[in-house]
Amino acid sequence: MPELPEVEVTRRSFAQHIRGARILDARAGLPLRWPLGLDPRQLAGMTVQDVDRRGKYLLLQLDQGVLLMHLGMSGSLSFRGDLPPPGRHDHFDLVTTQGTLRLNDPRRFGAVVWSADLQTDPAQKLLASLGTEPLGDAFDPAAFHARLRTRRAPIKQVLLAGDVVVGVGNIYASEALFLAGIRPTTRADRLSRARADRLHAAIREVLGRAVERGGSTLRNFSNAAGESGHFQAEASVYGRAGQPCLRCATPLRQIRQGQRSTFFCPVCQRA
DNA sequence: CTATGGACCTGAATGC
DNA sequence: TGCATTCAGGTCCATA
Repeated sequence: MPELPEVEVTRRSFAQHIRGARILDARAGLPLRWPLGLDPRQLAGMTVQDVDRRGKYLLLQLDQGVLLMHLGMSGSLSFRGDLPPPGRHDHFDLVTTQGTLRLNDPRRFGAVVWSADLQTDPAQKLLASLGTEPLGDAFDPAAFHARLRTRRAPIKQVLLAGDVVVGVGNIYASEALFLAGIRPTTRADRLSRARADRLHAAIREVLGRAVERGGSTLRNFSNAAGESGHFQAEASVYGRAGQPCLRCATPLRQIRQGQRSTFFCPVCQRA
């Protein structure tokens, strides 16, 4: 479900509602990717000051530390006043004076981690090697190209790795490369400055548009208020193997890169 | 240091 | 119908 646009859309859907809330209680279900780092009950009494995002992490800024949340592959958040009892895949509840934030995550690749201080804690490691924010001012074509020139792996895998630029997941990587006219298997260090520029623009375009549209919905993405997004109808190549390219009608191809599916047009993305 | 494959976990879809 | 296999939007870790 969640690449950067889905995480950002989720953030926007509940940030203003939870801001300023006092935590009344918290409850953890089955283990997630990492331990919470404290007894959930100890969160009671803390205040949620703001909700930020770094890459695909949400950062709930508390008056005592920060709560990092990651949605993994299958996670989603809901925020509402009255909540039914936790279901089979509800693995974290944050009960506040303004509503309850609930993480549902069937595969449990997601995480909720409390850190007293991101500067010094072990949790800092999670954010330490993240790349540039693609929608921010710091995402600069020249610097992007310079970073790509140090990598010999296929460009698709470099995008997914997240240490050059964050937030580009498996769907949007294929979409951005299609938009830029770049073959996903091309070595990152072989991209000219001009082609790196096109990719830079394509990444911003694809992610920015998805945020505006409310996140993708290849399966069932919905924000924390339960509203679903519309990106599915807009995928140009992802999930369309064998179907005609929207630009040239050539049948789209699907390949495997690092055990992930990649989709591209063999004509529009020649190199 | 970089690159690659395996690991984590559940559920849906597909194949025989 | 039943059972096995494959695949799924992420990313850390061990190994080469």
